[in-house]
Amino acid sequence: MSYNCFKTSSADKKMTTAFDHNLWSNALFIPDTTSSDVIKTDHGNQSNVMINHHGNQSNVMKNHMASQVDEDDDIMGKPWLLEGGNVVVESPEAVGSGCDTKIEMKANNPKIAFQTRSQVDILDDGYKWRKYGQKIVKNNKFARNYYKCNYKGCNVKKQVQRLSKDEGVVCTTYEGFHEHTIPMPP
DNA sequence: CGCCTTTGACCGGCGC
DNA sequence: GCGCCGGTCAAAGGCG
Repeated sequence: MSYNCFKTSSADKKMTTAFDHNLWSNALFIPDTTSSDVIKTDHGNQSNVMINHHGNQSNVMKNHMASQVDEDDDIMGKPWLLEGGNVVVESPEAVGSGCDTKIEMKANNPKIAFQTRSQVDILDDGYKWRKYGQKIVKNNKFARNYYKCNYKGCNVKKQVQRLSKDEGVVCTTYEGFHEHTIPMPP
């Protein structure tokens, strides 16, 4: 995979806030950050800022530096891991650069949304998805795609949409949590 | 043949 | 009540 995560400018934050309110109300938005936006977690590790739908910084997201997982080949290369109901996102760009970015979400908010700068719309997050809809939405020249998790009994959905404001950015919104492990590739 | 995507129809919420 | 809009359904078709 080749896409960039967690890079933006402060000007972009205005855009993402409006974007959140208009299109993904109640969604938690994970903005990209510049190096100056990096904050510290309780563990002293660097962390990306997370903004909720009120525009407030949330503390449910924590990053872990590569040193914690560098030696774990099973983790590296897998974009998504599920551990005890917590969603763990791993930045593929960070993997490539040797800096593993894991984001754990422990809030009970069922939706998270994040942007990635990507050439492709469909980002492989490890799960199998079935497309069930596509919609042209207002003020955006790209269609929004709707997917459901293919795992039996799993109700997790996601929406994928490329921004017309910035055609290089794909926004993915996940709704619900997987209560199963990532199906192993054949 | 089974699985998946495509795509128009349908439905519910919301604003006027 | 009506129309717009976003989300979902489901039939049809494609593909391996």
